[in-house]
Amino acid sequence: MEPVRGNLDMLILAVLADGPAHGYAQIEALRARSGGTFDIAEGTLYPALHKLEAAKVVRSRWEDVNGRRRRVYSITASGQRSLAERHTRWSAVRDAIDAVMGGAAWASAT
Amino acid sequence: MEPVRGNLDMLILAVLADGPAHGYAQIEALRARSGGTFDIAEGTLYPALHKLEAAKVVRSRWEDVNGRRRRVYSITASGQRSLAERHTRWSAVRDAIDAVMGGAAWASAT
DNA sequence: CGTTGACACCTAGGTGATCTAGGCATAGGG
DNA sequence: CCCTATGCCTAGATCACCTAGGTGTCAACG
Repeated sequence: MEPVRGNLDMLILAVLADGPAHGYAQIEALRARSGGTFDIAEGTLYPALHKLEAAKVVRSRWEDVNGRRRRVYSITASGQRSLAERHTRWSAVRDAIDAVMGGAAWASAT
Repeated sequence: MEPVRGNLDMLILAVLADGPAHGYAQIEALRARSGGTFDIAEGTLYPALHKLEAAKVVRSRWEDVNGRRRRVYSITASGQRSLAERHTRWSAVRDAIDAVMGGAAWASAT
């Protein structure tokens, strides 16, 4: 329900760091892990996955389950490194935002 | 140096919640409060301020200081409410992202 | 007096990320 | 047979932000 604000790639990589998954499963994993906060549209996820694959941070293979085909993605070694970097940057941004917000007088109005 | 990822409006409102300020001062305040993480370009800030003023969450008046004109912005009552809402939403997104990231096995690699 | 740097405001146009709104295909239940 | 869930996909719009310029004042320097 909430937009991911530029963190989608990192979130996908984080899910895949726990094991390979296909698109639908990733959407469900993100919904579950975020406590329902993130509900990624398919039209958002798939282009992101294609971009990540082009960047070689994820890899995909086709699977056949009961005649239904699935594209299963897994994270690469460089994807692991990319994830660590993105997490570091996210932490910095998060802390900086909290620092700006924390300094505000308005909070006392609560 | 880091992009604000959809939180610029909230950050501006947080700065103004501590008192009126003109554009340049807001940029400096954001740089200082974020420990140098955020260095907003003028071309980013001014359009944002105009949008916030159109939405009536901030108000502006012109000031003259030694022949130099400044546009000083202050937060409105509805801006205060908007800030509180944005902060609530930010907290939810931040916590959801941290929840997704925290569940990942990769973190142990550190 | 000309120029440079700090201050201070502004806009147009581009880019990148995400969302909207569709389409395609299979399997299973009613 | 149709509808729903599963599953993948793309084109185009939208929004936020950045780039790259522009204007003008004042003070200091040569």
